[in-house]
Amino acid sequence: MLVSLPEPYDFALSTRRFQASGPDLVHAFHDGCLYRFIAGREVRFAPAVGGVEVEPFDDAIRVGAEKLLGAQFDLSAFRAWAARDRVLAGLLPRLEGLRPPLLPDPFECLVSLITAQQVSLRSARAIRNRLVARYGRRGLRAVAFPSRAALADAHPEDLVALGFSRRKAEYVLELAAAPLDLAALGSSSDEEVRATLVSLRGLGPWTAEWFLARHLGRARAWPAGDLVLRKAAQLFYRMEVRQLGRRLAPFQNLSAHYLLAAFSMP
DNA sequence: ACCCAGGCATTGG
DNA sequence: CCAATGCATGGG
Repeated sequence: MLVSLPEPYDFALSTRRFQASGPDLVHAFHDGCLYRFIAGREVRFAPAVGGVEVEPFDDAIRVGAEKLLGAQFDLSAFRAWAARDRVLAGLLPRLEGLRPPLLPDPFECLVSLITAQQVSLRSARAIRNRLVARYGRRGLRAVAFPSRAALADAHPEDLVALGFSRRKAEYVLELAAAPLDLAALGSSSDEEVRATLVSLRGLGPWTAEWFLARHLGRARAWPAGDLVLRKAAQLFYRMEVRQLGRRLAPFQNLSAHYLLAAFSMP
């Protein structure tokens, strides 16, 4: 089934993130296609004319696939707005067709963010891959990120053995066991989502903001605490990151993705 | 053997 | 209330 995406759309550019810090067991690439689990099934994403061919396909997969492809973003509105910003206008030609991908699974998103706190993305990726290899379900090409239930019987020491700090191991297992409906956060306001997440141990402002940006795709999400975003703000705008965030309203999220993509461009 | 890397909770003043 | 500290791995 074809998921239609307006032109311009560059599949390789948009999915580059998943390969940036080394191989990712959750996102497998083969013959120009991306494979990952959605709603319990391994799905193939093949770039096609007018969008992306998604197989297999059903209603549950449609929701996750559209998330993964960032279909909810209104890129033409963003481009029209960004054309009036000197800096973004200069960066856009190199990033033509970039449609930032979202992570369709909230638990996966949060755990991935916990692994990425403070350490380099390469370290984070290595540790996360070990978690996935140990507790995930293996498919033909990709591995499903472990469900909360799959971690129910794990002990902190088990995760420490995979390279987690003792603290992070506790955060992940506490989150897995928390009496909290992560899917329900989708119908909460940005501020409610922040308050809920930050009330859990191990989830701070940076994590909550990236969750808003990378899972919920909220337009105004702006991870001001992010080390690389701070560097990008300074490099491209000579501005402090929070001040820049106010200037980039109401497109903070897309702006952040584009600035980071430009910052880490070859 | 260092030092830094897309934070956070805890502790001590 | 703010500053200092520990955390564990991968790469330079």
